[in-house]
Amino acid sequence: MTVDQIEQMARIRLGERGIRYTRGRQQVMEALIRADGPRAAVELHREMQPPLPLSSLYRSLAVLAEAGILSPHHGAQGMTRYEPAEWLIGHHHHLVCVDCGAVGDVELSSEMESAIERVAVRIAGAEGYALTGHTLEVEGRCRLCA
Amino acid sequence: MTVDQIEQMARIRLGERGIRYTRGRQQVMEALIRADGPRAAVELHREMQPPLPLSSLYRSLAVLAEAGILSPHHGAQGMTRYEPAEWLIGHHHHLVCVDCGAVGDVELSSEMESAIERVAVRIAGAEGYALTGHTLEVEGRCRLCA
DNA sequence: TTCCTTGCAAACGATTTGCATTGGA
DNA sequence: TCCAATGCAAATCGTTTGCAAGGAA
Repeated sequence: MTVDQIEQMARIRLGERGIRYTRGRQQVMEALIRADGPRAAVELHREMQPPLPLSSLYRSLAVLAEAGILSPHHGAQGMTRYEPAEWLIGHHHHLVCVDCGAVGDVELSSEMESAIERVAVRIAGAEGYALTGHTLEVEGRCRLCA
Repeated sequence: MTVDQIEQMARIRLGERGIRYTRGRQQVMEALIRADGPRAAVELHREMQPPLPLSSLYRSLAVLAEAGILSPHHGAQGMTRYEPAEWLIGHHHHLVCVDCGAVGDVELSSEMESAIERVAVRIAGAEGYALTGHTLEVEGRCRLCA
C-alpha cells in the first residue's frame, strides 16, 4: 500500500462527509503515513517543512480523527499521538520505550495475532464490554536508551 | 493479598530509600489499592475524604512512582492514572472504555498469559529492545456507554 | 456569495514548581 | 534539631477555542 493509495482512500472518506482535503491536512496525513508509529502534534510541528501553526495542526488532527482516518494514542509526557487508522495501514501493535517514550508499530504473524484476538474476545465478553479493538503494548528500553 | 499487606511492602521499600510513609501518601496508597484500576490525581482528589490538595497529591504520586511502588498509565483526556506496581498487585492487563476512558484491571489464565508473554519476547527481540513489560489493552464500550 | 478552513492570541485543564511553613524521626 | 513533606499560589505545557481573515465551490 503506497502513500498515494492511502491518501486516496482518506480523501474519499472525507469527500463522503463533505470535509475538504486541504494542503494542511494533506501535509499531516503524509507525515503520519510515512512515520513508523504514532506522532504528537508537537513532534509533527517540529518535523514539518514548512511547520504548520500548532493550532491548525491540532485542528487537522481532530478533524481527521473524528472522521475515523486517524487513531489517537495516549502516551509519554501526556501527549496524544496519532497514526492512520488500522483500516488504512493494517492492524498492528506497539513497541514503546519506557525511557524516551518513542513508539513504533509492529505487525504479527497471523498465528500470534489470532492467539491475541482470542484473549481479547474472552476479556471483553467476561466484563460485558462491546469489543472495538485491542493493542499489545510491549514496553522496553530502546537501543539508544539502554 | 490484603490492603495492609500491600501497604506493608510499600512501607518497607520506602524505608529502604529513606522516604517517609506519611498520612497523605498512605491515603493515596489505600485509595489506589482499593481501586479496580488506574486512577488520576483529579479522580483521587474528587473521591478522597478529606481531599488532599492537588499539589500534594501530584507530589505523592510522583514520589511513589519514582520509588517503583506505583506505575503510571497514560490515558483518556490526557490524564496520567496510577496504580500499585505489578510486584504489589500482580501482573494484569487493561480493559479500556473508548467512550468514557474508564480503565479496569484484568487477570488472565496462565496459559493465555504465557502465550502473550511469548509474543512480547519475540517482538522486543526483533527490534533490539530490552523487554521490561507488556500490557494487552483491550478496547471496547462499557455497559454504561454502549 | 457562502461555508469551510486557517492563523493568531487568549483561554483551559492537567501538572509542576518556588517558597515559606509544618511535621516526623 | 533538621531535613523531608506540605500547602498555597504562580508558572508550565499540551491542547482548545473565539474571532477575524483567507479560500474553495
